[in-house]
Amino acid sequence: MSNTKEKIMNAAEVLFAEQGFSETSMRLITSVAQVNLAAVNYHFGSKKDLIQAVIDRYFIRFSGRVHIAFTDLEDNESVEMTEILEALLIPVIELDETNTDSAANFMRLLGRAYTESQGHLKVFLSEKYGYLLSQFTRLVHKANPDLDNNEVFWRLHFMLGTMVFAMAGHQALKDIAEADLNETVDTQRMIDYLIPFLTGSMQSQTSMEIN
Amino acid sequence: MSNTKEKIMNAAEVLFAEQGFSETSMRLITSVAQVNLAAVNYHFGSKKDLIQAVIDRYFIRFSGRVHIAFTDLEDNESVEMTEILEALLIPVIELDETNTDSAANFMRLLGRAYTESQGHLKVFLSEKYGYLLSQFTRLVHKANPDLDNNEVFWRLHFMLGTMVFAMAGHQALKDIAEADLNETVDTQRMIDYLIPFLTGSMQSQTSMEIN
DNA sequence: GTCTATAATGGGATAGAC
DNA sequence: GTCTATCCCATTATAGAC
Repeated sequence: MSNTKEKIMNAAEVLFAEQGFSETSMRLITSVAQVNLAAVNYHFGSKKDLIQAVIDRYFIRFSGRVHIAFTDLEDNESVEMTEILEALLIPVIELDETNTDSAANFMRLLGRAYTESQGHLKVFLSEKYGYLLSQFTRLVHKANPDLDNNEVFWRLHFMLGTMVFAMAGHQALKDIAEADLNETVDTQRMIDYLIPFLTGSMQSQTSMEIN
Repeated sequence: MSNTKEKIMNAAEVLFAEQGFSETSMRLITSVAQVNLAAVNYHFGSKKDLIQAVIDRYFIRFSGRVHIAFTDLEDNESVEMTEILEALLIPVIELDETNTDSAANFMRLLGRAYTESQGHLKVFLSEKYGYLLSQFTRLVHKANPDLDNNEVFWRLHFMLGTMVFAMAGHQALKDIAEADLNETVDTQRMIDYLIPFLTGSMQSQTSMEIN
C-alpha cells in the first residue's frame, strides 16, 4: 500500500549494505528516500525494527526455495557438496533477476549482521530461520560421512564465514580485482570462483591425518 | 613513559574487538581504563588516531617475524601452502605467549578493520603493510604454479576472508562449539582445524576444470 | 600531564498541527 | 499518513584551571 514504506526500505538496504547499520542514520535514509524523517518511526516503530524488516524481506524472498531444495537433497540417498552449495547459492544469485545487485546487497547485509554487534538481529534471525542452518548442517554431514562431528562443525562455519565475508567485502574485493587484474567483476563471476574453493576445502585431509 | 597511554590502549583494544570501533565510545574506554576522558585527545589527538595506534601496535609486534619467514620462503626453490600459512599464523598465535587472548583480539580487530567502513584505517594499513600482502600473493602463486592469476587472486582473498572472519567471530563460534559439541575451544585448536581447510581449498579443481 | 566544565554536533524519537 | 518543531540524549573535542 503505502509506497513510503517501500521507499524507506529500498534506500535503507543499500545504505546499510554500504556503510553498516550504526553508521547509517535515519536522517540519511529518509533524505535519500525523499520522505520525512518521522516516517521511519511511524511505519516501523524504531530503527531496530527497520533493520529487521530490511533483512527479513530478503529472507522471505529466497528462504522458501532454499528450504525446498534442501529437503529434496535430504531425501536423496547421497549428496555432493556442490549440490548443497548450489541449492543455497543459486536462489541467492537469482535475486538479481528481479533487482540488479540485490544478491550482492543481501550478502553484504548478512555480513554486517554477523559482524556488527546487533544482538537483536541475531536473535531474530536464529529464531526465524535457524531451521535452515540445521538443514544445511545435516546435509554437509551427509555429504562428508567420513568426517567426525567436530570437523564438520568447524568446516561448516569456516565455509559460512568465507561466503559471508566474501560478499560483505564484495565492494573492496571488486575494487582490488579491477585494479590488479583489469577484470570486471560481477556476483556470478565471484561465485564461480567461490564454489570450487569451498568444495575443495571440505575435501581436504583432516587435521588428524596431518598430525 | 606515560602509563596512561598504555592503559588507554589496553582497554581500547579489547573493547574495539568486542564491539567494533564506532560502537565503542571514548567515554567507555576511559572509564574502563580508569583515566580521564580528556586523556585520549591529549595523548592520541583523536579517536581515529587511537584506532590506528591500537592496530599498529599489533602489526609492529609480529610483522617483522612474518616478513623474515616470508623472505626465507621466497628464497626456497619450492614452497608448500602449509609452510606459507604457518609462516603467517604462527607469529600470530605466539602473541598469546606475552598476553593471553591477544591473538584472538588481533584477528577480531582485523576483521573489524576489514568490514567497518573506516576508510582512514584501510589507507593507513595498506600504505604501511601492503608489502606483506604482496609477499603473500607471490608466495601463494609460487606454491600453486598451475593456477592462473585470477584464480590465485580470488582464492587468496577468500582465504584471508576465512581467516579473518573465523577469528573475528571467534567468540560466537566458541560459544556455539561449546553448546553443540561440548568441546572447549582455544585459538590453537581452532587454527588446527583451519589450516587443512585452507590448504584443501587451494588445491581444489579450478572453476574452469569444472565448467 | 591531569582534571572540570562546556562547547558543538548529530543522533533517535515524539507531540501535535494539518 | 505526513509534516514541523522540538526534546532528550550521547557523542567527540577543546578551553582553561590546576
